[in-house]
Amino acid sequence: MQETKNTMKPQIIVVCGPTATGKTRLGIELAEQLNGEIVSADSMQIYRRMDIGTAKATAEERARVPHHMLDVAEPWEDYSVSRYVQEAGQVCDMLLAAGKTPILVGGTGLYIDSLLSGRDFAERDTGDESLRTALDAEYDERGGEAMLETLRTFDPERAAKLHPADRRRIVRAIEIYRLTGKTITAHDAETRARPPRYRAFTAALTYLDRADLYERIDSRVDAMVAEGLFDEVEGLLKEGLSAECTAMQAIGYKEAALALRGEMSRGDAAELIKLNSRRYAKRQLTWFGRNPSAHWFRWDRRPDFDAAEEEILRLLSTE
RNA sequence: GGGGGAAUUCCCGAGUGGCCAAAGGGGACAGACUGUAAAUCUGCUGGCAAUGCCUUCGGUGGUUCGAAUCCACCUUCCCCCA
Repeated sequence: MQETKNTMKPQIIVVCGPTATGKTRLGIELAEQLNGEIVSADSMQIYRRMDIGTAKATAEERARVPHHMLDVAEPWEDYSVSRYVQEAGQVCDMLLAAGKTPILVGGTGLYIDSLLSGRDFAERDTGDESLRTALDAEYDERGGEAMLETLRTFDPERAAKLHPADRRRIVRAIEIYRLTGKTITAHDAETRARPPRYRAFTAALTYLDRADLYERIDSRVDAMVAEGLFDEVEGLLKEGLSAECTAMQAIGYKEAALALRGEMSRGDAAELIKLNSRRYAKRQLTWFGRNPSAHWFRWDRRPDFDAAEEEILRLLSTE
């Protein structure tokens, strides 16, 4: 009896939610309470030298608790979910083996879900982009409707779900089939059927009033600019980082680059960063809102970390 | 003081007598998401007892079977001449 109960205990604590809701701080405090270490789940904090714009944990914060999955790639590398699952999975296994609690902290929903579920991704030779390039060109030539028609011939189920304008997913679906001979639908079903890799307790953070969240985002962007966001981006551009790099798609970076290239004023760039961050936060809310087992903490005007922490510890003890 | 132009639905902005609740874009809102995910994609946006009705295009009053569209006056803003 006691045995069963123990195995049901969550192995991993997740702290997720939209940007600027206090995930970093709550994660660190929980780690200190639970003999844990932080495993970042953020697709942009992965990159080295992208600190200010990604609101990466500071040196002081990292000194309090060990942080993993930060600064693990160069900004010109094309990181991916697949690589994240592999690397972060190793870290989590290592921590669990050492008797530590992995505290998964971040806003990249796909990364979190993929890691927890143990999702494995269809093969793809990362060194060879020729097929994808060809499919992309074909999409340009024939259009989305025609590409969907092609997809329909071997994976009608997937084709029915995709919109003709959704080039990325159409191209990927065809790519997977050409590469593996298996449809993405079949692959999907297989990986979904597997039990999750980790048992997790998920805390999701946001503000009770969306306006407060947006206000918080705006002032954080102002703070980033004051801390030297433009200098940080200028440094990356000097390294030769191009606009095509995944890292340069990060909010804050792409807009700052526009200003640095003289395509808009810094003031306008800052406003655009705020706008894009707010829209991003909305998408994050949609993503995390889909998780029925998440425990939501909605800050009333301002975060109450102590109360949240207390509540989480209480919930953990009864789970 | 004189002359010219403009006022449109949350914003920008089309629309010049009926096919207009009003193009398009933005924002907001909602959603999707299986190797680019801070990415990418979709839907929706006057109200309602809603295959129809009501209110809306600066204001008031006209012309007309019918006006966001034409006329008059008023208000505000912009430009030019003085």
